[in-house]
Amino acid sequence: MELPDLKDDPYLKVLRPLVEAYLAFWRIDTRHIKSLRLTPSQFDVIATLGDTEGMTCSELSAHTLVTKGTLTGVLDRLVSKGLIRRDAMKGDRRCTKISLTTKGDALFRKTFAAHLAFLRPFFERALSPKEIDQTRALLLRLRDSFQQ
Amino acid sequence: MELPDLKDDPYLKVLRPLVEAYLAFWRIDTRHIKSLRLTPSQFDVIATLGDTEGMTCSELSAHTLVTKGTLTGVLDRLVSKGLIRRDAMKGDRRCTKISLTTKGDALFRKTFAAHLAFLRPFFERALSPKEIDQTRALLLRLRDSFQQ
DNA sequence: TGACCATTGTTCTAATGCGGACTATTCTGT
DNA sequence: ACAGAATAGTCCGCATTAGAACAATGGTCA
Repeated sequence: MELPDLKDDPYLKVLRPLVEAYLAFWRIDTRHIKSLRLTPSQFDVIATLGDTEGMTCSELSAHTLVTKGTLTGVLDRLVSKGLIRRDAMKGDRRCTKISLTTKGDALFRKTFAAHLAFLRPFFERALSPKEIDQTRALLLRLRDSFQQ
Repeated sequence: MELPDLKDDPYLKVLRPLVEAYLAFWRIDTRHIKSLRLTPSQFDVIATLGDTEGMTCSELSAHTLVTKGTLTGVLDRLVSKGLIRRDAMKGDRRCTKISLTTKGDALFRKTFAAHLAFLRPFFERALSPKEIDQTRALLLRLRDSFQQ
């Protein structure tokens, strides 16, 4: 992403910090996920599927950051790892029901909470509880503006 | 990226807004860049190279979000579009000097300011000048925590 | 019922993206 | 000077990524 240095502009000077904060987070997040032998997309799918009865590809795509077209390949690799299962959906032969296998569920239970516990200190170190609330509110306003 | 909903946890509840705010920004940013017939990486390189005498691949990689290995391909495509040039570096035969061609510089001048002007209102609409400063400070603290 | 439209999952293409291996070159310490 | 370490750019394998096109299926309305 382009990172013009625009200290002058009172509005754009939050652009760089937004990108840098997200990327710093992303790198830590991804590094930890890779230590689990998963890619970020694969972890995303596992985490989304956890504690559910399964969902269709469309639902999965909507609840994760994985595009419909990309999802096919991600699911292929998760099936070959034995972590998820594709079943026919009764009532609508267009749909496929994606759900965790026993092995996938075990992985979810083992890694999901651990991953969050891993991330927690990074936030805790940076911000006080009051600042967390502030940051959350400000970020949501930014998000809404860009989603207008 | 996984987006666990953790309203309970006082610290992690900023995770989702951070990801969502960045992604909302990213989608708008990317959409506008694509209307210029460039990919985000290509725009990143052009914007970084603008108003400079050129730089080596390593420097480019450090100043952009493009990895060294990826850069080769990105530069190849920019060369074939006639936007950049690869020249031998005198003094160190390992290095290559990457710089904008006349055509590349023209594109930079035409699109860079326009792109920033396009993004500006999204920030301006969301936050007051005082809030911009707050957000910037909070985001930088988060960034530093994750970079530690 | 039947034409028409929407949805579902897959496939395809172009371009990243990362990490590691590799060659060529330069630097460093002795 | 010379072996070894470090650096520069390229190339490769694997996995995305967006978006468009596609066939199969389901829903709608005259």
